[in-house]
Amino acid sequence: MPELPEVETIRLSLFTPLRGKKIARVEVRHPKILRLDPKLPTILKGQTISSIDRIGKLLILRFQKKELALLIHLKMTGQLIYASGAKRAGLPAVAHKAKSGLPAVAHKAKSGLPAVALKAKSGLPAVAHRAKAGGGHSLTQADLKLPHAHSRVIIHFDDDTALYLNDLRLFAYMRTAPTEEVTKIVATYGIEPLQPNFTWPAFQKIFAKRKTILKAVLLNQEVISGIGNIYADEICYAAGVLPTRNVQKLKPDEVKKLFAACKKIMKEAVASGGTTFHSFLNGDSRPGGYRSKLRVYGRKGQPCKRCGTAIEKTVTVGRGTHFCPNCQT
DNA sequence: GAGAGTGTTGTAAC
DNA sequence: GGTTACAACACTCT
Repeated sequence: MPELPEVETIRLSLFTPLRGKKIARVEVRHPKILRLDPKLPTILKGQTISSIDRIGKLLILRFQKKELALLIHLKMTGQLIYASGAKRAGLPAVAHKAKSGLPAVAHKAKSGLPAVALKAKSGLPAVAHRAKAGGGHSLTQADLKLPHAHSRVIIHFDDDTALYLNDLRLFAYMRTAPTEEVTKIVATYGIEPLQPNFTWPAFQKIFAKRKTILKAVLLNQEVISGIGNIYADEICYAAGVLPTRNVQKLKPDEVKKLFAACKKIMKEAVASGGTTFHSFLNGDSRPGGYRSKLRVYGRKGQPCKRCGTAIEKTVTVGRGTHFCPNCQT
């Protein structure tokens, strides 16, 4: 699930390779991804990318034609992968990455996630599925053959490289927007933990006027942008506060701990390249390294790393919510 | 084979 | 205006 650290990792990994790239054509393999902008292929053809920005979980590609921007939201299972012709031909692109000392995807699929039966649908690439719950799929070398069954939109560049938008569940979207609209969209996002606008007075103000529970506030993108379900649980754990608490009943020192935890957790996660839980890959096809550092998310029944108490899970605002009943109050 | 679960966001309902 | 509930979706596990 791409949250701020994952989207930022993608942005950083794509920034250099995509800069200056000229779009030759856009291949639409599933029109639903362009539901907000069916004319996108025509608009983008011939455009040259100048930079990549991000607000919260939304990627913003900018072009030499300054009045145009491309918005990409990966929602839950979206991936954005840049690949050269060699990788698209199905050559073992992983091999050279393993040599470089970076976490190879094939290795992760073998050891980190229990991949089970290979499911080979006729005409579709084999995809290994996780043994436990969740809808997402684990990462195998089959996923690296591009395009694959879930490659929905492919932006082809004039140098035989391409940017793949893969999405299992079709929630992701890609659309163009004039820059003045982008400015309005950016303005709807709340303060962001890694940006200068994330100040103590601004944070305090949020908690002074809200009446809902803590987790709902942390997940509200118009209030604080970039935090999703995984990091909301991790932030609450780091601050020692239960995510189910009503924000009006939080003590000043607890709000202060939450403020510090937001910055600390997001900074750590970005430094680790995000979290690969089900399907996240950065723009260079590598998984994130934060999963092993998670303290509560996905650890139901396992001992708390601080006190040994079993981590519990409940449902809050419709989301799975993990916490330590002893360390968090 | 049916139903629950997985989570982001826009929208409708309260 | 603020908050809550749910649909959208694909796929696996129970």
